Formats: sequence, structure tokens, C-alpha cells
Amino acid sequence: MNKPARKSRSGARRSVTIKDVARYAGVSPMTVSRVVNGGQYVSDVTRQTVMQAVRQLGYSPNLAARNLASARGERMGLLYGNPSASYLSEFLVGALDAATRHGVQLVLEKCEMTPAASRRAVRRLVAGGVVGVVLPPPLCESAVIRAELQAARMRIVAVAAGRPPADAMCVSIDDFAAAREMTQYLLALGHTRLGFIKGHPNQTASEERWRGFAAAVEEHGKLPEPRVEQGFFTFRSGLDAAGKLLAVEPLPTAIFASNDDMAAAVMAEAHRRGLEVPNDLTVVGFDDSLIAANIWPGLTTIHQPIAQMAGEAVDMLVAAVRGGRRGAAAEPVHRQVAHELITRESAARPRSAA
Amino acid sequence: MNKPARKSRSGARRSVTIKDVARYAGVSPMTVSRVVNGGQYVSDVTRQTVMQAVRQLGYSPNLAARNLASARGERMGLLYGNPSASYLSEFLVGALDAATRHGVQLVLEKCEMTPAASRRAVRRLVAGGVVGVVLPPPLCESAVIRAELQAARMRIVAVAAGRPPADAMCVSIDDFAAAREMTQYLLALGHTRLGFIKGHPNQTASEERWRGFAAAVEEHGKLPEPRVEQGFFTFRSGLDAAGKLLAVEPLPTAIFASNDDMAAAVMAEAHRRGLEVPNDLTVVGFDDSLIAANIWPGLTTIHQPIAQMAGEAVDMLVAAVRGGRRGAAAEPVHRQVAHELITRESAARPRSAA
DNA sequence: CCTCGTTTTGGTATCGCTACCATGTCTCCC
DNA sequence: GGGAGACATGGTAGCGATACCAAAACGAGG
Repeated sequence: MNKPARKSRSGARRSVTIKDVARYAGVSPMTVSRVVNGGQYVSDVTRQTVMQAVRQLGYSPNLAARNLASARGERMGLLYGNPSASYLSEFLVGALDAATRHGVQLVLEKCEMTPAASRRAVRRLVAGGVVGVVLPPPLCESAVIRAELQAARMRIVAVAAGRPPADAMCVSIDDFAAAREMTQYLLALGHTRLGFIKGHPNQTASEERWRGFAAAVEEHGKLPEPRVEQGFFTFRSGLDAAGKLLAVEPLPTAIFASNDDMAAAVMAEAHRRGLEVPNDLTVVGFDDSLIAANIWPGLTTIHQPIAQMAGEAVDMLVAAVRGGRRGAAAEPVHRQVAHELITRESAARPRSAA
Repeated sequence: MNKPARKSRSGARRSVTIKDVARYAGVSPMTVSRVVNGGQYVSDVTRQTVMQAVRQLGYSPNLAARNLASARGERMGLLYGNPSASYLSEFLVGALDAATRHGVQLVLEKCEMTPAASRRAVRRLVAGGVVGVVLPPPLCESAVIRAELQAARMRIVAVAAGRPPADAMCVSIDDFAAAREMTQYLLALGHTRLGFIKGHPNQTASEERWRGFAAAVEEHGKLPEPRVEQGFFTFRSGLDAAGKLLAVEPLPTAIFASNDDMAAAVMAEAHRRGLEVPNDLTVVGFDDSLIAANIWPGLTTIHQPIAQMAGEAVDMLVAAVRGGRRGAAAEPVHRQVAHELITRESAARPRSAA
């Protein structure tokens, strides 16, 4: 039987494989694999030689082969609803980065918050061979979606749910503590007449933020009753709420909106009424979304490390899926990451205290 | 020590493979492969049977194996600088979707616009085994980065550069035509005293938009000279430009800002001066970025199909890389996609014409 | 010196899929 | 009738990596 000289299929220049490195370094492919993967049981000399060879040849492991051989390369889903675009983009960056690190594939799926739409989305994910799903807000609040996913035996990590759901893993910041901190900051500036705009009632984060605000007010004591309006996280709802807050004397000297979009609306409404921010009115928000730095004056707000949270969510998912395969019980983990109070120009001491 | 009866490596339940389907359908794995990949030379009966089996078993091809066998699964880079977040998120969605479709991996890399930073970023991409790169704006304008990438023998697709660079493939809208169309729209509403705010001079899109505006004005004829200010695509610069445009009588009745952020700034400045939009002043933007729909009144603007463009960019990259491997000459392709004029509330007939 | 355990290395068998070739069938047409 | 050609299917050999096991090298203790 005559064998063709080159068995290789595509005529083009093949990339460097583990065998090339092995030959070059004078060791077996296995040894190279161990070095590359940081395995133990390799002598220092060998390790050096191999790493040298890797660098010389510019070797980079073939992900497909690696995944195939090690039964990795699962697909993870990212089911997104209608978060603010800036949130989503940071989220995607973090998630994709982590996915690349773990060698898993990330499948995006968009989904409205109706039962029918979520059923369809879940079906598409299942069809796509997805084994775990990351749920950014606001989808993470939907019990329907979570149930739907669980019925399909998917692992779930919810991100930034105000209160972690009992039935899923979760990555979040401490909304309560963050809101409390922000409120304490306002009080420390000397504000006494406070206004607060609540977030959408169907998101648990809204209540946590509200509770944090109330707790700080309570702790401080001897303050006039803060004025509170209901908002829905949209610019429009912020406009309405601000209108009400600024219609009744005595005006608040500081307004804490439960997110940045509503805070931006407060600023717009304040300007419309001839109030200057921050001199006549301090405005603070929550989320540190893109708009916060892109309006004037810049918005003092709470920063969430969104990319990091997304990354951790993927990490948890991968750990759960791989761990689960080994039989390790996957108890739901709730992970809390640090937030940060970002001070910009929209907050200042009240006139009376200046 | 208990030995699993199965030779399979991981103890967990294996997923459905092509062989399972083949057995179930009573054909060979090859036939299944052909059906799944839409190959020709399969009889209709067989195709039906196989598809049936696929559905029954819930088969989903293993990407890793497929990539390995077909020498696909290249890595594509997405080098992003500092575009607006809403732009990036849509972009990512489109790019990731296309990447998934083609079975290629998408590697994200962030990069400032300095030569040193771009060199580092390119090196990281090369080290990551990336063979092609998508360049969203504003990085796509950087000749430094393009040169750097080309030196590393990468394929490049620039997205949304105003004028396609000669040395790279490109996906874009027709900025000239879009700006012209928008201007014609303003003229058709009856506006005669126009203001225009230019974009950042280091982006070719700025000039295309300006040219489109000028062309429409020229074609219309018999108009007072439009007033023009230089902007830099930022909210801040829009504020300054608007200040100048609204400081001199007679005021323009319509202002066309080269992007939405600046248009939003024009609205803010107009409100500050007690002008009502759109009754006293029509304001239009460009990009249909997130802010356009999230301010009041909603911004009339030009919509770019960002996700689609990102997807096409990846498509082109994949085609170039795979085509190039087959020896097909990869001439730089410039692809133009359709834009759309989105009318919202910020534009109306001028008072005088009402 | 030999056995035992630990470290270090290599060989072999896959992982799931597709490229490539071989092997049949059926037509069609001279 | 028989060869050419299109169509339909199956067999085999990898793709590039790792898992698993075997074997060699080494040191220590009896």
C-alpha cells in the first residue's frame, strides 16, 4: 500500500502542534502537555527546556483538541433581557473573558420577560446544548425563567439580584450596605431634607436599596421625615418622581435616586425648574452606568464591578458543571463582591451649611 | 478500587454523539454528518429519518470535535478601544453571534489609542493565536494599530470607518448619504436657518457626515449660510458648540449634531436657555445610541445596524481566513449596509412655518 | 543488595467529528 | 450492452490534545 508523503489534509501551513514542540525539545508530547498545563512531576530542567521550545516555536495549544480530549468545552448560556446597554456591554466583556479562560463557549440568547418568550428562549438554549446559564438583571428576578431553566436541568447563576434567590447560585453586591453608605455620605455632607426615589417594585434590589436608605436615616435620628416617591428605574419615571419631589416646599436638599437613569432625570427636572446642581440640589444615583460620567455635573453614584461579577458568575457555572460531573455536590453559592462609592460633582454640602 | 465497566473517561453520562444518532437511524455516522451539515448527496428519505433521530435524541454536535476535525475553530480578535458602551454591547452581541455560527472563538482585547498600548495589545493577540481582528470605531481609524496588526500578518476588518481604509476590509454605512438624507428631512420640514456640529476631526466619519450635510444644503440652494461649530463627539463638546450656536441671533431653527451625545447636549443647553424642543428648536443626532430613546423628547437620528455590521465583519474575517487558506486571493472587500432615519419627537416644523 | 515508594517520563487509546476515498446504485445515451 | 456520469452511502484515518497506565530512574530503609 502506498502512503501519500503528506497525510495532512489541508495543504496550507499547519500550525505548531504539541508534537513539534516535543520533537524540538527532545521529549514526549505528554511531557510538553504537562508543562503547558502546569502539571506536577516534571523536573525543572525539562520544564525549562520545554518552555524554551514553546517560546521558540510560538506554540499555542489548540483549544478544540484540548476541549475534545478533556471533555471540556461545554456551552454556557447568557440569557439577557433588557438591561441598560452599558450594563450589558460591561457584562459581556467580563463573561466572555472568563469563558475564554475556561475554554467554554458562550451562547447569547435574548429574551423578553413573558412566559411564552422565556419558554422559547430556554428551548433554544437546550437545543444549543447549553448546560448552564448566567442570568443578568432583570431576568434574574423572574421566577418563571428560573423555573423554566431548572426544569431543563440547567445550572443557573443569577447576577446582581438584590436578594439572592434560594434556588440558584448568585453573585451580587450588597445593595443594602451600599445604599446605606451613600445615605450616610449625604448625611455627613450635612443634608437633612432628603428625597428618595424607589426602584421598580418587581426587583428585589429596589427594596434592598430602599431599606439601606431607611436604615441610615433611622440610625442618624432627629431628621425630618424623608420624602419618598415610587420610580421604575426608567428616565421617564424619574422625571415624574422628581416633578413630585420638587413641587412641594420645603424642597429637599438632596435626592437619592435608586439608579442613575432616574438620577439623570432628577437633574434634568431640577434644571428645568431653575435649580442648580449641586448648589441648590444634590443628586446621587446608583449603578455607575455610563450616563453617570457623561452628563454635567458628573453623578455621584455607587459603582458595581459588573465585568468582574459576570466573570465570577461564569467561573461559578464552570465549577458547578465540572464539579457536578465529578459527583461533587453543587450547593448553591452566594458570592458577594465589593461595591464602591464614586464621588463626582453632583453632590455637595447644602446651601444652608455652606 | 472499583473499575468502571465503561472505558469512558468521565464517569458522568456522556452526551449524545453522532454515532448514537447513526445507530438509532440505522445509517452510518458519515450520513448523519452530511445531513447535519446540509451536505448534498443524501436522499430525502434518509434525511428525514436522520433528522427525526436527531430530534428524538436531542443531538447537538460537539463543537470541539467538529472544529478539530475540520481544522476550524480559529480564534478571532475583537480589539476595542473606547466606544460608547451601548455601541459596544450591541457590537459584541452581533460579533459573538456570528462567531458562534462559524464555530470560531472570539477573543476580546481592550486597548488605548497610544502606540505603546496598541503594540502590547497586538502582542497579546498574537500570543493568543488570533488570526484575524475586528476593529470597531474608533480604533479602526488608527493607522498605527492597523500597521501593527498587519505586521503580525493578521486579517483585519474595520467597522464603520467613515471612509474605508485602503489597507483593510471594511463594513460601514454610507455616512455621507445618511447625513444628506437627514438634512433633506430637515429642509423638507421647512427649516432654513440650520446649525451643524461637526464630529471629531480624527475620524473620517466626521467628514463624511459634514459633506453629506453640505451637499444637501447645496442641492437645496437659496438658504442662509448654515452656522457650523466644531465638536468632538462628546457631550461636553456638544454643550460648548450649542452654547455658541445659540448665543447669536438669529437663532437656528434646527441643529444637526454629528452624533447623539452631542445632540443630547444641544437639548440640555436649549432647555437651559428656555428654548423648547422641538417647538423652538429642532435637534437631530446620528447613531441611534441608547441615549436617543432615553431622553425627552426622543431624538430623531440615524440608526446603524450595529449588531448586523459586527456580524458581517466576523463573517468576512472567517471567509478571508478560510478562503486564504485555500489559496483564494483575499482582496479587500468593502461592504456597505443600510442605515435608517428614525423619527422621534425632537424634530418638528419650525414655528414660522407652523 | 533488594524491596518499596516517589518522582519523572513515555506509550497508547481515545475524544467526536469530518476529509477523503471506495463502493455501490441508478440513470442515460451511444 | 456497457461505459460514463450523477447520486447515495459506508469505511478508514486522522485532527491535536489529554487520561490512564506502564515503565524507568532514583533514594531510602531494612
